[in-house]
Order: sequence, then C-alpha cells, then structure tokens
Amino acid sequence: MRSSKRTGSSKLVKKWNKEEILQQVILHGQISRADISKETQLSRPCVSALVDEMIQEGLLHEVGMGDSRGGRKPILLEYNYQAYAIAGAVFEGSTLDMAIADLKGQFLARYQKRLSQPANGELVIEDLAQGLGMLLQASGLPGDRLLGIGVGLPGVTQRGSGTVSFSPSTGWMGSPIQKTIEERLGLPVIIDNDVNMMTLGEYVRGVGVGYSTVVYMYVGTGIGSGIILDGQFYRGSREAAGEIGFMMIGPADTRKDGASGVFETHYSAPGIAYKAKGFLSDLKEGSSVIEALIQCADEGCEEAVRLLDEVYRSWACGIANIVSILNPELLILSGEMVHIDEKGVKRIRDWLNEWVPVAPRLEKASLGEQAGLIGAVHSVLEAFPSTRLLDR
Amino acid sequence: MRSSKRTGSSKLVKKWNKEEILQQVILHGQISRADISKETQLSRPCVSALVDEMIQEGLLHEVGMGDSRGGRKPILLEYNYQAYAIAGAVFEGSTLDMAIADLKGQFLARYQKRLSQPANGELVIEDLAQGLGMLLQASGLPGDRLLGIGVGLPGVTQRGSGTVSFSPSTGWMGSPIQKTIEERLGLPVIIDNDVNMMTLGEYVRGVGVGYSTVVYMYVGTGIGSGIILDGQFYRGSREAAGEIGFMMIGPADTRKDGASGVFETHYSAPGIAYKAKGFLSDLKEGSSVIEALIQCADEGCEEAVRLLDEVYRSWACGIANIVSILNPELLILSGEMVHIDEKGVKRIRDWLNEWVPVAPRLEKASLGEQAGLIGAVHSVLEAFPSTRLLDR
DNA sequence: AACTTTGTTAGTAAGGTTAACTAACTCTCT
DNA sequence: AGAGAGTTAGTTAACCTTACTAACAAAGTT
Repeated sequence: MRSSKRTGSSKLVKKWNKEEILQQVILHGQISRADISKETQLSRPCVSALVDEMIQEGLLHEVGMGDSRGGRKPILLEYNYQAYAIAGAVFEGSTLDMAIADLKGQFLARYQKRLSQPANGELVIEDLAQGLGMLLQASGLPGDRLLGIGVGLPGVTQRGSGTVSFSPSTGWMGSPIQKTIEERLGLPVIIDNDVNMMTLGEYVRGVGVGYSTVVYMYVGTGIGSGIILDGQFYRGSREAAGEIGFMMIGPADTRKDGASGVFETHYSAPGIAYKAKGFLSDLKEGSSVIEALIQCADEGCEEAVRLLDEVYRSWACGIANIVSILNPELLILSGEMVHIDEKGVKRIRDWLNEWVPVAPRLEKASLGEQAGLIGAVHSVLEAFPSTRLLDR
Repeated sequence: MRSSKRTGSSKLVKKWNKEEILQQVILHGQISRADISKETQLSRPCVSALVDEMIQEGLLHEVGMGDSRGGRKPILLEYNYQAYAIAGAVFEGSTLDMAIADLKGQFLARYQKRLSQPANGELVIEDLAQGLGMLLQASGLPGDRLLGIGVGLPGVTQRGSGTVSFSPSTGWMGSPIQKTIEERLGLPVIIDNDVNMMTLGEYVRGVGVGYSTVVYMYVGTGIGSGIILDGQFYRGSREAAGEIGFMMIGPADTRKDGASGVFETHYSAPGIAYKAKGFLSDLKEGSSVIEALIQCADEGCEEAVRLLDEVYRSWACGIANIVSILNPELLILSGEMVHIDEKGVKRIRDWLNEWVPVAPRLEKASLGEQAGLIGAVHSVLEAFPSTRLLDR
C-alpha cells in the first residue's frame, strides 16, 4: 500500500483518505457517512465531501436508509462493484478457462475452450482474444470498463520482465509474453504461475479465508507451492520461491534431467505412477494416481499399502521442512493430495506432530478446478486495488 | 514504515515530509537544503522550514559549506547521530556482553561480564542494570538520552507478548521478561532470539550489506536460522520461523526428546561430536568440533573424512531445502560453519548446483562474536527509526 | 557585469478541523 | 394522540495548517 511518491502535498492526503474510506465501505459492505467518520477518525464534514466526490466518480452508491439508532436514519453507502470489471484466464492442460467478473470477484460470464494442440504461442493468444470477445458480449459490458486480465500459466513466470522462463507446454519460453498479450488485447495483463493463481484463489475465496500466513502445496506433474506470508505473496529473490520440488526428499542419486527436482522426481504424480507400475497397470489418462493407489490398498494389495505409506511419509517430510522454515498458520493440500482420505490425513498429521513443535492447520483445497480462475481474477484486483481506481 | 494512523490531516503530511528529509540526510551523509528539495520534490521554502525545525529539535546539524557549483555555496546538513543513544545486550553462553552506541550504531562503550552460574533470572536482570550503569558512566551520556535497549536471548522469544517460550539456560521460561526488564531499567526493551540478533547484525553491518533477501544459518548447540525477506525480518505465524533444526534430514527414528529436531539431533555441534566420539576423543570444552574434524581429516583419518563428508552433505541438504522454499539472494554460514575450509565450501556449492536450479550466494559470517551485539543495537534502531524520533 | 545557485520572504491555494446548524427520527410524559 | 426533549445524521461556515509559487536577497563563478 501507500507506495510511489514518498513526499507530497495535501493532495496525497486527500487520496489516502479517499482510499481509506473506500476500504471501510468494502469492509463493512454497507455503512453510513457518520460511521465512516467514527471508523476513520476523519471529521464528518470531510467524510461527506470525499464521499460526494466518490459518488460523482461512480465508485460509491447510496443504497437507501439504515435503521435509526435513536435519531435520524443513516444513508447507507455501498461500493459500486459494477463500476469496473476484470477478466481472468487459466491454461490448464489443454483447456483454456476464462471468466469475467465484477470488482467483488463475482463471475459475470465464463468461457471454456479445448485447445486443439500443444499450443503454438501465437495461436493461443488468438484464443485468448476470441474468448475475451465472447465474454464481453455475453456479459454485455462495454470494453472500456475492463481494468485488466490475469493470466495463469504453467511454468516459472518472471513478473518483473513479464516473461516465462520455463514453460514446456505453451512454447513461450523467454518471450515477453505479457507485453505481447497486452498489445493484442489492449489491456493491462498480469501473468503468474498457475500454482500461484490457485494459491491466491484459495486464499481469498477458499479454505485460506481468515488466515494470513499460508502455504499452498500442489502435487501434480511436478510439486510446487505458493507462499503467502503476513498477507503478502512471497515470490523470492528471483521468483523461484516455493519450488519445493527441489527439496532433498528421497534418494538424490537418480536421473538428473536438470528440470525436475529430487522431491518431485519421486513423489509427484508421474513419480508415484512410475513406482507403482508393477501392480497398477490400468491407469487411465485423466485419472488420479493416488485415488487408484488408495483403492488398490483398500482392496488389500500389500505393495500398494507400502507405497502409499512411503508417499504419505515423504509428503509429510516435505510439509515438515516447510513448516520448520516458514511456520505458517495453514497448509493447503492440493492437486493429488485432495484425494487423500481421512486416515491418510491423520497419518500425515501424526507424523508432523512427532517431528515439529508447532504444526499448522492442514486443509485440503476446497475450490477444485475453479481455484486458478478465481485467483487469476483476484490477481488483477490485487494489482488494481480499489485505491488505484481513484486515479482513473 | 508509515504505519499506525491511516488517515489524517496536514499534520501527517508534515511529519512524513520531515521523515523523508531525515532519510535523505542519512542516505547522503551530507546534503544541502537545495539538494534535499531536488531529491524529495518538496519546494525549497518547505524544506528550509522543516529543516530549521529539525535543527531546533536537535536532529540535524549544519556542518559548514560545500563546494560551489557555479553559485552560492550550499550549507551542508548532517544527521546528528549523537542526538540519542541506544544500548544492546547479548547473553552468550555464560557471558553477558553489552554496548552503548550512537544512532549510527557505532559503539561508544562496551562492557563484558562472566555470569557466575547458569543464571537465575532475577540476578541476571541485576547484572543487566549494573552493566547499563557502567556503560552510561563510561560514555558520559545522560540517561534520558537512551532510546532503548535490545536484548538477545537464547531460546524462542515471543515478541508480541514479550516472553520467552523456550530458554533452558536462563530459566526465564514463560515469564514476561520484557516488561520485567523495562520496569527495572525504565527503558523500552526489545527482546529477540540471539540468532535473530546475529542475523540482523550481519545484515546491516556484515556480509549481508547490499542484499535484501538473506537467510542466516547457524550451527551450534542446535541448528537455527534467521530469515530476512525483501528487507523485512520474517518471524512466522507463531514466531517459530527459521527453526530449521526440525527439518527432516538424517534418520528420523532416533531419540525424540521433543525439544530438538531431527536435523539438529544429528548435525549440530553436539550431534557431530557424538558421531565422532570413536576417533575424536580429545575435544576441549570451548573448541570447535568441525575444526577438530577437519584437522583430523587432513591428517588422513579415514573415519573423519567420511564423517566430514556426511556432515557437509547434510548441511547442503538443509541449504537446498531452504533455497527451494525461499529462494534467497544470500545464505550466510555461521556458527560451526565458519570453520569450513575453502574445499568444503566448494563441495557444498557443487552439491547445491547439482540439486537446485538457482543457488544463492554462499558467504561465511564476517562479524564473529560481535554480530549479536551489533544486531541487538540495531534492533532498537529498527524499533525507533529516525522517523519516530520526531514524535519525542 | 552577467549569470548561477542557494536560501528566504510573502502571498495564495488546498485540504481538514471545529462549531454551529438543519433535518429527521425515537421516546416519554401528559 | 400529540408535544417537547433528546439523539443521530448530514451540511454549512469560519478557521488553521501546510505546501506551493513568485519574487527577492545573498553569495558565488566566469
């Protein structure tokens, strides 16, 4: 917050006071001028003046009278969530999932498309543009009301430069993708790692609500995580924080193809599938390894029980390391981990309590496939906080 | 920065502008009113007025003329580092180490005392008070110039409540020690973990200068770390961040005494000494295990070579885990690790490069025993930033 | 002597504050 | 039921603080 210019005149103060009023309105949903005055310590005349301006600007609405508290009824104010709209997009496997939302993050329209092939970069951008057109049409919104679009990509994104440093599936390696999309769509673009987007989604709308320090652990093709510390996304000095697939869990002396880390080589979905190859032959394309493994174990397969135990224990080791270093309030289990049954979660929890002094809460991700999209939308809200709408 | 009140009037603006001017003076060492005006975008009359006030308040000094740049010579201003003083204290083993310093962090006087016994809490506070008296006398400072004292303690400190939740050597477990000291000394007190103090010391005056995301890894009786992310100390949701002794490195099925973690059980100084007991009999009290081990290995002892390799590898694993999660710019090796020779550091570095994609810089701690004390002093400077001096 | 740079003085504009006032509503007592 | 007292919400007007612009004085250089 409160960044940019560090010195300045009274104009700055006015802007900050407006921001604070906006925050209060958003926080309370509906609130009167008088109550804003009490909350913010600003005098009532000042609040009135600023509120009136913000009504002019279309950011606030009067929405009727509240109940009397012994005197004149208050005029309730509400944030105008329809003042602007934002878009989100997520590439997940070979589908493109998009949505348009109001400032509350509520979806107004949604759009999905199967991408024909492993996606040439140029083409994908056309898909994005087309989807955005559809969404605008479906929602009936004028295009100039759109603040920006958040795009979740597989791979390591460099937020500073707007490039992707590792992204095999899209073929965007190293290209200044953010700028490219921005130019094609004529919109501000926020790009980020898909796991980060999911993290943000769960944080603002899922099991992470109410916490301020959470780690989101994702087991899929690889193993990654998103880290939010004291309410702030932590990305690392070179945007490589949370790359927990590189932790030293499991034997290190295996194939070092460079791209994947020791932990994920052994205990990501493909890693587990490889270990289970002997007795788990009938694994379909889109289905979960862990689900299959659990079923197999429940049916009494000795090898499955053993492997499952090893996997749980390794995941628990990963969690223990994270907890030792970061001491989060909450750790969200996601990807393959959502299929763990109650027994398995208890198992992991018990290990943690044995190994570390202060174990965090453990919760499975709750938003399913929507997490990324919700996060993408909110990434734009984060980049255009209500405060920045005052500049427009 | 800029915390507390989120709204306010012109008075706030004035305060912020004063803060910014102070920052500029500190940053440049010596600077004229005109240059401050250019740097801060504040008008010259405004800068003049604020500077004059701050001279009245004793925070700034005029220190003579600068060189002409084609016109009237500028009057150079300097921060008055002597305006206030701060104290620091560190309990290290059975010695109490104290210092008094100016606002630059420069020591004005120092005091050391051997504590007779494992230190009863009450007594130790008396030692502290006595030391402070000595320091004030030695430096000739009036006591009201003292802003506060930073105290580094072994154990896990709870900064919020000002208590120590785990500290076997001092016997302060759970007591509201911060308040107790504050009342005895009549001074604001900052308490923190000794490793955190050392971290801060290296960050502001040691090898950490110039970096913003650093991890300080300490191997001693236990294994711990201090974490600074984007210039901010990170402490975790329950002040337990950086407790890396609990990482899952080494066999987990050893004695679980609860207090110490798996990693530190095996690879802290005592852990290593235990493993080396067979061939490293002549270990003196105050000397380093690693130093002895290295010497032994250099002399050709097979077992020492093997153990040393195991230790280095395990430490490297720990570093790899930290790096995977946090992606710091710099990792500082401290405690036993400062004794690692060039060969050993290279060894660790090579492993890291093999295991993780982006290894940080690796540096040994540079301040030696002073680190904690310097950090303690700076912890007070952090709590009383120049900005807060304006309130007095 | 002409030009520059530094620092100050004087008047003005912007923003927030207090004090007082109007508007609108509740409650109680007759 | 109705009037007046008390309360809360919102507005108006005068004032205060702070920074800004413009003009000027001071002290250099070329």
